Amino acid sequence: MSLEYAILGFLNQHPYSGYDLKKIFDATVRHFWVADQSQIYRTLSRMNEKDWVEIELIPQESRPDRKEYHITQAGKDELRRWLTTPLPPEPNRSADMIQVFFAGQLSDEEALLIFERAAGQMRMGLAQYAQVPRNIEAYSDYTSSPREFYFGMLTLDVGIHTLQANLEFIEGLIERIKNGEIPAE
Amino acid sequence: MSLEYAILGFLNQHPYSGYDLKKIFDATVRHFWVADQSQIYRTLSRMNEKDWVEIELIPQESRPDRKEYHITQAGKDELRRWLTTPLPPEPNRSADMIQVFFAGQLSDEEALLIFERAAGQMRMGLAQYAQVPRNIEAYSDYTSSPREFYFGMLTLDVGIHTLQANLEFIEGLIERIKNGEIPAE
DNA sequence: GAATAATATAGGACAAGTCATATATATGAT
DNA sequence: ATCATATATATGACTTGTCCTATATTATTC
Repeated sequence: MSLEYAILGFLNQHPYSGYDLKKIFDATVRHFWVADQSQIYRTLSRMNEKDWVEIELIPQESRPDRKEYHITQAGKDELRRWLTTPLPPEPNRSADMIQVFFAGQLSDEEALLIFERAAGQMRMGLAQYAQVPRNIEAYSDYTSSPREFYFGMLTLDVGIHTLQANLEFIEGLIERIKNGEIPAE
Repeated sequence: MSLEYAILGFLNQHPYSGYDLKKIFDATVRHFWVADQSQIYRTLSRMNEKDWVEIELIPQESRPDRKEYHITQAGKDELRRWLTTPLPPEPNRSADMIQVFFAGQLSDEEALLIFERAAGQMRMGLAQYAQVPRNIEAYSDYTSSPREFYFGMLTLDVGIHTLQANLEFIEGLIERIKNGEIPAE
């Protein structure tokens, strides 16, 4: 379960509540990991059972008590072990590619629409990437050192780089369809 | 459920059994969609309940009877509708990027190991891509026209293109680490 | 002769993740 | 005055997908 390790990574910088973590995930890593609120809470309590974290209960008036999760030594060891262990190659799953694969069952005009929409979504994606650094910075003052910040930024660079490569590819394809370079049947 | 539409895409070319489909998926689209055998069977029976497919039972001696699934008109309509409908942007999920994001918590040497391993996996991925066309061709004589073959090949091109872009990025990063260009803390 | 692969379908148990909702209060906006 | 938003945690129901196993026979390989 990668989510556990992402959480450990953040808790290794600073103790947080589930509520904090949800905001941090959204602000810093949502370009490669979207974490559901209820799943964060469930995962935290599982991690507590495994003694990777300890709960510090912070009573509050007029609000539910905060549960601050602190990483334990066992948690630190686990994180370190995971970070230095190769991941099994992740099988890709892309519904977009299913549409591409069967786009030959459509007319050139219909296929063009698909790809122009895809290109549009990619351009929107690039625009969204441009907003992430700001968010990371908003948290970076207490979540990470310059070194950690550097690697955080890398994930953005990879994402942008990949998207850009894909976009160029799709743009080339759109040209080829417009020029009638695709087999008619 | 994208799997349903991938199956419809194949059944729109030719009737197949669940067993056939598993082999076809592995040979043609596993670079962007890995389909589990038991899930294919369960999905097929769900599709039958929705009347997107019809079962032709082909009795066999010495082997379990074949259930050949034929696409219905309703199935064809559904497929066409789905192919021409924009997909909601898929949230990415990359455990690899989690490792990158927190690689700053490791030493340069440990981080280097991670990225060199990643580069190795990418080179293996590129080598595997080189094998897919052969498989697609093995099925293409009865599964697809030149036009459909063309779009099938596109999914390969996209995959190779993307992997190559990532690999170059990682190779650049490895150089930067080796040159000590990363903040020490 | 024995083990394995191929043909063919299917179910149980489980893991991971999503969606909606419940609870409780305070503050700021319209 | 009402509505939305922020703070904070948690559960039920569900979907998608994985892993393992069962069943049954034939053909091939060691």
